[in-house]
Parts: sequence; C-alpha cells; structure tokens
Amino acid sequence: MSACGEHDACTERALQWAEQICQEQGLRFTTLRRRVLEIIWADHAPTKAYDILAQLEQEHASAKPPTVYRALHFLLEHKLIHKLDSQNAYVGCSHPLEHEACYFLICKRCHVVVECCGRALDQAISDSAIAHNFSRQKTTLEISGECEACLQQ
Amino acid sequence: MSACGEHDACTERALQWAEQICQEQGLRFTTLRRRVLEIIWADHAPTKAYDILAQLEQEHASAKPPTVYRALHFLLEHKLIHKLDSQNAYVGCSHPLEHEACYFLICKRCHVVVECCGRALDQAISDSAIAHNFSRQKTTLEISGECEACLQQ
DNA sequence: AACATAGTTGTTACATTATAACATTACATA
DNA sequence: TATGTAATGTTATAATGTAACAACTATGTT
Ligand SMILES: [Zn+2]
Ligand SMILES: [Zn+2]
Ligand SMILES: [Zn+2]
Ligand SMILES: [Zn+2]
Repeated sequence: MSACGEHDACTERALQWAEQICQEQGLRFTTLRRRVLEIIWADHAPTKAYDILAQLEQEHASAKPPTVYRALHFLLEHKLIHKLDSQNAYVGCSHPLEHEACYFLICKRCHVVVECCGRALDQAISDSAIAHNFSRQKTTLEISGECEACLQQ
Repeated sequence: MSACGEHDACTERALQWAEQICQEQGLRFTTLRRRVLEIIWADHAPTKAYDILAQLEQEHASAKPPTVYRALHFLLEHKLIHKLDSQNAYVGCSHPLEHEACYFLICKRCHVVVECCGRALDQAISDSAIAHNFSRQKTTLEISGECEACLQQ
C-alpha cells in the first residue's frame, strides 16, 4: 500500500535525502544501509526487521540478524527511519531534513503510516509535561485506526 | 521507587478496585491474577513480564511464560494495568474506574511512571486525527525524560 | 450426587524480536 | 604500503511472546 500517487518518487527522494545527509555529516551510506532503507521504503507500511532480513538473504548470502539490526541502528540514529514501538516495526522518515517532534497515524486496514509534525499537538504535549514539572526528552506518539481512504470504502 | 508517600495505600487501593471491578463484571479475580497485579504494584516503575515470572516461580512451582502472559492479558483487557510499548513493560492503572485516554510520563532516572489523563492533550490528539480524516481507535503516548524529584537532585 | 459446561491453569514446544562477543574485511589517509 | 578505524561476517544466545492441547476447577442443572 502506498497512499501516494507516485511512490517511486517517495523512495527516490528518501534515498537522495539519505545520500545528502550522510555526505554532509561524513557518514558512510554503504550498499547495505542503502539497501535496507530501500526495502523499508518499498511502501508506506511499517516493515519488520525479520522481513527485511528475509529479503536481504536472497541477494546477500551472509545476511544475519546483526546485519539488519546494525543497519537499522544506523538509520535510526541519523533519523532516516523511525521505529514504531507499538508495532515493533520500522518506517522511513518522511522529512529527515526538518526534524521536529513527530507522531504517526497507522491504518489498521491498509497499514499505511502517515508521519505528522504539527506544532499544535507538540505544544500540547510540552504543556502537559511542564504542568507536571517533567523534563521531556523523548516522545512516542502512535495513533492507530483507519485512514481516510479506508473509511471511504 | 515509589513517588508517593504511602505506597501501601496505592497497592491496597488498586487491589480493591480490581476486586470491585471483577465482582461487578462477573469476572474471576483468581489468586494468580491478584498475585501478578500485586507484583506489578510493588512500585510505580514498569515491570517486565519475565521479572514477574521470576518472582512467581519462587512461590508457585508451575509458573511458566503462559502463566504470566495470561494474567497480563486478563489485567490489560479489563484495564487494571497498561503496557508501555516503548519499554516492553507493564504498570498498574492509576484510575481504572474513570477510564479515558491516558498517557505516561516515564522517568529515566528513578523509573517512576506517572499516568496522566488530561482532556486538553486528548483533545489536541483528536483534533489532529480529525484534521487528517483519520478515525482514531487506539493511542500510544509515552513521554520519557526526568521527573520533578530527580530534576531537583 | 452425577453430570455438563465453561473458564482457568498446567505443560510442552516454538515463534518473534533483539543483542553480545569476537573475527575478518574494507576504507581512509599518513 | 603501513596503520588505525569503521563496517561487516559469524556464532551463539538473550529477551519477549504465543500456539496447542491436556488437566483441573468452579458453577449450575438434572
Ligand atoms: Zn509514497
Ligand atoms: Zn487505510
Ligand atoms: Zn504508590
Ligand atoms: Zn525520577
């Protein structure tokens, strides 16, 4: 499920972003890391680590769990992907350049994940943390339900 | 870590709630389920399933993973506990009677979890879902950072 | 009391998700 | 080319969670 007219463009854009970010920061965007990012960007649904492994194995005989998890750690660290804790699965980041607090709308039917970055909601979260004298460091916000397209069926 | 003056009172209250809720709904609050709830309520930190198992084993020779997970499923189903997806761990529900959308402040230092239920933040989440024509069914909101007590040290 | 029933627990086995530890290889650059 | 660092290969294992079926327990009905 892609939820976008031209998904090749999404993938292309994500890979170019990754290339650019790695270049700017002197990071090595190796074949393996690129391939894992491509697999994750095959669609807009969350991808499981062991499904990535299954794909990698077909083209890369030495692929093992650490192969995949290392690539995932690299991509997470540099915010090229996100982990959805409620699903134990990974999605490509939709806007790695301008990175703020983001949250996810996850469709239970078509599995499309939309990444949102609204200042309003982010502010509401900060306000609540402040009200509890809590110093906010990391936020996990994942909303599952049904997307517009699925509701219209 | 308890984050409350009189933690025995927290536990006592939680067990009585559970008793009452099960009675009202014709559910069986068995020894095993009560014991798992007690273990979770030993403090305000998230508890891991296999740590519960380790405790149960000492007093209940036949305890195995399904023993624990069944009790957890029961307690989750009836909203006596919550699972924190960002930690793979479980906490007692602080207000099982008046249950609305809730979210969690998780202290990285002392591990105390505070469950919050603010209408304002809940509304902001709904607004955002509506803005994306998304039908919201389940929300995971977990904020990790440092609590007031730890910040003052 | 005997029986039927549904719910709970026991038991074994396994699936899924993730990491530790150490060896080897590739890459940059001096 | 030597040398150090980062990346990958390799083996093993840890951590989290479920399937499937057997045995038991509580409860209500004949
Ligand atoms: Zn797309
Ligand atoms: Zn959908
Ligand atoms: Zn307490
Ligand atoms: Zn704290």
